[in-house]
Amino acid sequence: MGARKKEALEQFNRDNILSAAKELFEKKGVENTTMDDIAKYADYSKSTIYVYFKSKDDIYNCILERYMNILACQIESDVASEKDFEKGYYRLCNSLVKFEHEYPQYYAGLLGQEKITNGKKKTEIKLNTVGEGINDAITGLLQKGIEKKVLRDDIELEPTVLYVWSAISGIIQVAGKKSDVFDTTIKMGKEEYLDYSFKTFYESLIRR
Amino acid sequence: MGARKKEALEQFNRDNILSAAKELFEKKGVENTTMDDIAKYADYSKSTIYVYFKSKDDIYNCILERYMNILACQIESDVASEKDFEKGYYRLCNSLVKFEHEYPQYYAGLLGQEKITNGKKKTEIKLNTVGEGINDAITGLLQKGIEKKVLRDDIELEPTVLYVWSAISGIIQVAGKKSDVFDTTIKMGKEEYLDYSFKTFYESLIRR
DNA sequence: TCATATATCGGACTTTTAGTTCGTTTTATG
DNA sequence: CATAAAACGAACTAAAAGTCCGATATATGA
Repeated sequence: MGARKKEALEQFNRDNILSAAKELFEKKGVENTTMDDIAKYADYSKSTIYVYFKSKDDIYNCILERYMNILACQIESDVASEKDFEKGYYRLCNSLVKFEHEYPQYYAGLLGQEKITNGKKKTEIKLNTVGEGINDAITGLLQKGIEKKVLRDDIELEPTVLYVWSAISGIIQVAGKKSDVFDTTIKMGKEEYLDYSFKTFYESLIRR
Repeated sequence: MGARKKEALEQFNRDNILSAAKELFEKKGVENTTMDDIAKYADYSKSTIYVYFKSKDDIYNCILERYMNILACQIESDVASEKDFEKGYYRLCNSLVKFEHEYPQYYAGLLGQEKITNGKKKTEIKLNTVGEGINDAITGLLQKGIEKKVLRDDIELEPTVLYVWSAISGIIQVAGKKSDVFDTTIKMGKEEYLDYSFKTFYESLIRR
């Protein structure tokens, strides 16, 4: 087989396996999906699965990486295209909210929250590259705010990138887990709460 | 055996097992600690372990609950005893930082971040009670800020409790995981970064 | 002291699942 | 058609959670 076709076929197989695994993970949960399940659903023998991936963790990480890419692209395009700092900020927030809403299972992975080793076999998570895309987008956003003198004078670029990222992520994460408090303890819905939080948090950044 | 003594003995055994498990979890990681390990180290037979705890998850959750209690007490006493809002705020932050530093493995559990089910056996996490202690402490803190007119007028108590908790937790969480960026990308150490973040975040709350 | 109940022991057993091995079969292609 | 690579499949190993049950130790009350 020609090297070109061979490679394309390999990629096709990898993708096939990944999307089968993705479906199962989403339907039954990662822990409750066995390698045999994946093999059967993807329609390969288990041996073949192990030709393409070296462990279940490997499969999971590949899926995670893919989602991270989706998010990074989303954020990069959404945020970079916006000239206005305030609008860019809310776009960033909304991209993250949307992502958490669509792929709640993968959201934890974002915060570097994932166990790197799952027991026996370590699998390097090389999400750094993707994380850098997001990092760049936030950096760009903040730079606009600095140029336009929207940000406070004592805001320093580098630490603030991490600060914004981690605070917003934390807010969304907890809101996702505490669905019970909305409309009861907190007399507003989740959406409204998130808007309120982002608006309040915005105040920590801007000149007044 | 008298009911009183019997109960005390049972409690003693439970505690023994828990503290053995805790040591092992901290030394080798939860995933790499087997029930046989725990039994051997705690010096009970495996059958007896299963008399006192119904699963490994159960053991883990009991330990988690204990740590949550420690944190809740710490926060309650630290924060409640402080009259000044600003000082109380920084005490809250520092309690959390200290906790993350001492028990990084259990920090994730705080954010309601923990998988409730670990596969087959579900184990109810009843951390709500503990979480409420923390909740009350933050509520009390914010109320001081409202009374003293330190907080902005448009701050609403209930959503802000969750907002403060989740943002601070997120900041600490990410800082704990991204130790590589400090002193390099971000030209400050972790401590300094955290101070900077808490100070910046404080600005989102107060009247100016 | 003896009888009895209860706690604990210990080790074999079951089950589940990740990951491996290897001989066989299929398939592409020269 | 011959051959090499890819995929199969089924049996296997290993590790760990959790179960069972008969044996043993221990406390207590008559």
